Amino acid sequence: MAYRRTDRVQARLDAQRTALIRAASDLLAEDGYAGCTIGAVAARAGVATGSVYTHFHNKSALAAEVFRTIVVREVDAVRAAVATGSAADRVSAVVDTFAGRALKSPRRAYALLAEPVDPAVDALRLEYRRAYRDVIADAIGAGVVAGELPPQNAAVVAAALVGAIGEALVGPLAPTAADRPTDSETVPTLIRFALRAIGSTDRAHA
Amino acid sequence: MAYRRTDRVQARLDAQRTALIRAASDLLAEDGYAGCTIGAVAARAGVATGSVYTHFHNKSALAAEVFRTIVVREVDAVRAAVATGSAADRVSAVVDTFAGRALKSPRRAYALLAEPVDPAVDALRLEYRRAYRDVIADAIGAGVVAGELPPQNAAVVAAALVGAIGEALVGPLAPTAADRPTDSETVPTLIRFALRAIGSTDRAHA
DNA sequence: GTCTATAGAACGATAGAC
DNA sequence: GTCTATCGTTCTATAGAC
Repeated sequence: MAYRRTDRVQARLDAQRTALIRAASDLLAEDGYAGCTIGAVAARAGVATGSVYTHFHNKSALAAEVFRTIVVREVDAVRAAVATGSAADRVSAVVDTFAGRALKSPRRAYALLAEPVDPAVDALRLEYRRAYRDVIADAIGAGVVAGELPPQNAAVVAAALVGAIGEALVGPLAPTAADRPTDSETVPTLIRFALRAIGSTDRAHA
Repeated sequence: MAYRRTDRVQARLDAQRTALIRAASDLLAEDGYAGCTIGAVAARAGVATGSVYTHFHNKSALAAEVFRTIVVREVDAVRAAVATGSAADRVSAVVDTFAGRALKSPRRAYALLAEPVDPAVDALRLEYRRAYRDVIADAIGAGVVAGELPPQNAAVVAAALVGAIGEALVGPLAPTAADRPTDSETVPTLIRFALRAIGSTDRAHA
């Protein structure tokens, strides 16, 4: 037995991997995927550039892993926010949570949502948009059953809302100032949009 | 003067370029960008693979040019459909035209809308979604001015509608049957969604 | 004769099969 | 994990335009 990976070594490798993802996540908040070069990520994590390839096959795999790590948290946050209340409450909470979190780290949100990057990231975007859709579809379906909302195809409407929220935020999040309308009314507008779209008559949110 | 590119030669080159884009567009309808290999495009256009590089720097440039060529037509079709009528008419026409055309060539529409491909194509997606947004924002703005719609931020709402339509169609267009709900109610659902979302009270479309 | 465009093979990289 | 098929890209020889 020439070399056995001890717990101690394994722990250091795990820590290194975590540090790399953390470093990439930080860079994402500063310059988006454009700033996430392998060299920059390695430097910030305090490891050699070549060591990155111990943990990730290539840049694409790193980009995908960072995306997944962050977006899983985001989906969970939205899932938690949507857990209770009337259908109107729950759908407003989705918009508010998603948009609020995005606007707190606009460059990162833009990177996750829209920045042209890599087909692997595109594929994950499709995957996680389905996850958001399912969360919203639940809320709408429950609202229909409870009689708070008119009958409707919850899956289609939920998908439409996911697209609506995402696309409406692309402008305000855009890294180039020219595309950014600096619109403080975006979130309220989106909430009104969403509630109307699902046929909510709940006046508490108007 | 040893060799000067004559009109005759230029015409043949132009025809070849057109044939390549046409071939790629056809392949897009069959297998999406996955089927658009340089070799396949060249073969269908009846030219050698190497000759593709006379017209396009690389595969990415070809993919982008094909995208642009098709989507310009699509935007024009939507622009024409949205030209007249009440705000409700115009917004329903957008949904109907966009979705109707997409569903006639689902594989191609999926390729243009969502297939993970290449950052260059992603960038064009962003660009043309803005074009759609502006077309819709016009209709909404006019509706507000005419008093047919409640006051609202037309740009944000239009962007949301673009995202909603696109995302709601990703499912029905998906090339993998498992993701496809075969939902004949998608378009009517989307029209209702859009009209409610903009606050239309026009009952002609309900 | 000189220059260009084309065909087709060659090369290096990558991904999928086994 | 290795092997193979395939893809994007480049290179070279030929055919054709001037």
